Amino acid sequence: MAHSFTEENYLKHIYKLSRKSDTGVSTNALAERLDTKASSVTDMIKKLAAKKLVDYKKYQGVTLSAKGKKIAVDIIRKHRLWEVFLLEHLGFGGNEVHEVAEELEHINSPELVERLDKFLGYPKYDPHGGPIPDNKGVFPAPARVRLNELETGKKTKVMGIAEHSDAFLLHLKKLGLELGVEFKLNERFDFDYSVEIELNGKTLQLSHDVAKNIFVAY
Amino acid sequence: MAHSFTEENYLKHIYKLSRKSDTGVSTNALAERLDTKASSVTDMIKKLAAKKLVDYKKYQGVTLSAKGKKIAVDIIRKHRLWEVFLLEHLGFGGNEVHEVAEELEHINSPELVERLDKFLGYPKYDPHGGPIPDNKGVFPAPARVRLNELETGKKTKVMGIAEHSDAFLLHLKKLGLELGVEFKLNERFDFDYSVEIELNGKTLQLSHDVAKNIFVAY
DNA sequence: ATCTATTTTTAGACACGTCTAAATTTTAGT
DNA sequence: ACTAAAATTTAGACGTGTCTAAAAATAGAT
Repeated sequence: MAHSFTEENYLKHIYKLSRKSDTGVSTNALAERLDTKASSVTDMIKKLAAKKLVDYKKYQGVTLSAKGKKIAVDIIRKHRLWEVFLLEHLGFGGNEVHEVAEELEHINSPELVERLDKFLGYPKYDPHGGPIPDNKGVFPAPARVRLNELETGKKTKVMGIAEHSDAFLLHLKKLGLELGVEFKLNERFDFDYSVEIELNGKTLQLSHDVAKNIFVAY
Repeated sequence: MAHSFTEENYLKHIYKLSRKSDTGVSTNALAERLDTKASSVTDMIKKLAAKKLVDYKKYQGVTLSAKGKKIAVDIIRKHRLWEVFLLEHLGFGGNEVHEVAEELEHINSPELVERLDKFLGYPKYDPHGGPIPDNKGVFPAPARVRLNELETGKKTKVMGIAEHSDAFLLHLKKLGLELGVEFKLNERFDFDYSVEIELNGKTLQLSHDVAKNIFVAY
């Protein structure tokens, strides 16, 4: 029931990579993500396969087994819960959080996770907009959408962001579009897909690039 | 600057054992604490000595170097801060906390520790009464004493406990002597060193055994 | 269909932390 | 001081996770 940090990291990254590609995850892709060598990845995958955490056929890439997926999803749950804690309760800034959560996600105590979840108020999304699976591994139904896809005329709220560069974060801060802020979507302009919103009485124009990287409630 | 969990555990336990013995820590004592074999301890100590974290001469036991002590004290700081968090904010019960803190103490992020310390209100003692060193490694001056050593007639407050068995914890709970509770020390009886206290209008008798395991403010 | 470039796997090695079994040193008893 | 018992260290080995260098398999271009 206890897995090493390394194993958990492999499973997590296999999970994330397989989300984007729908085919088996390639040795090289995994090696790059894990900042290691392809040969090391092959070795490790064989060990994970022996433990039935992944399905693996030589040269065919790797996929998570049901068991492996459960572990990966649990790591993601823990990562995102810790991010909520770090950002909302310890006052960390947007980007410093990641590497700390990267360590905390491997703390092995179901009791701790449940209590933390409760302490945080059972959040459904982390501050970056990432959905937080429950303790059964079920992801929340997305009650959110990218701002460029929202129906015009609606009042809404910033639920998360899809782009985490410092520049973008700073831009949002300047606009006053921080996490949890409420506003109204007035209009979408078809010629450039930019949008107009109303926030605290002020009217703002947002480019398509900005709008599509903001998650909002619907 | 980054040390393995194992190294940190060795340093922590060498620190704790050397507190009690004032001589070098013996290989066997360390092996028992770390639930490992004496030969493994010898191997590890040689590695720690090579890194200048401990002073070691064959058959002479081991002592922490200044460098090693700094690390050990920092681990203790982190352990106790996390215990405060787990008990006061996550609602953990007295004894479940230890093994979780045992993991959390190895999370490596000075930023996290500082923010956690602030979040907790810069506590000086953990809920068991253990003093929490500051970020320079300095322990707080003990503004507390065992109840059997307190001057009679004084009003005081439960600051911590020195004995962590379930039985003792339960007993204290029944008496209403939980952490932070205020009361007055009426008298100490010389023939058996028991004490009488006044708590919420009620008068209670505590045996010497109980009194000496309660830390109180003075 | 073949040849080349890329990807992946194997072989052999190494650092970390551990173990068992045997050898050595220290300690205590007489 | 001598010797038996206890503590400690050495020697050799193993599992985990990594590496380099070389071999094998796949994919792509012609």
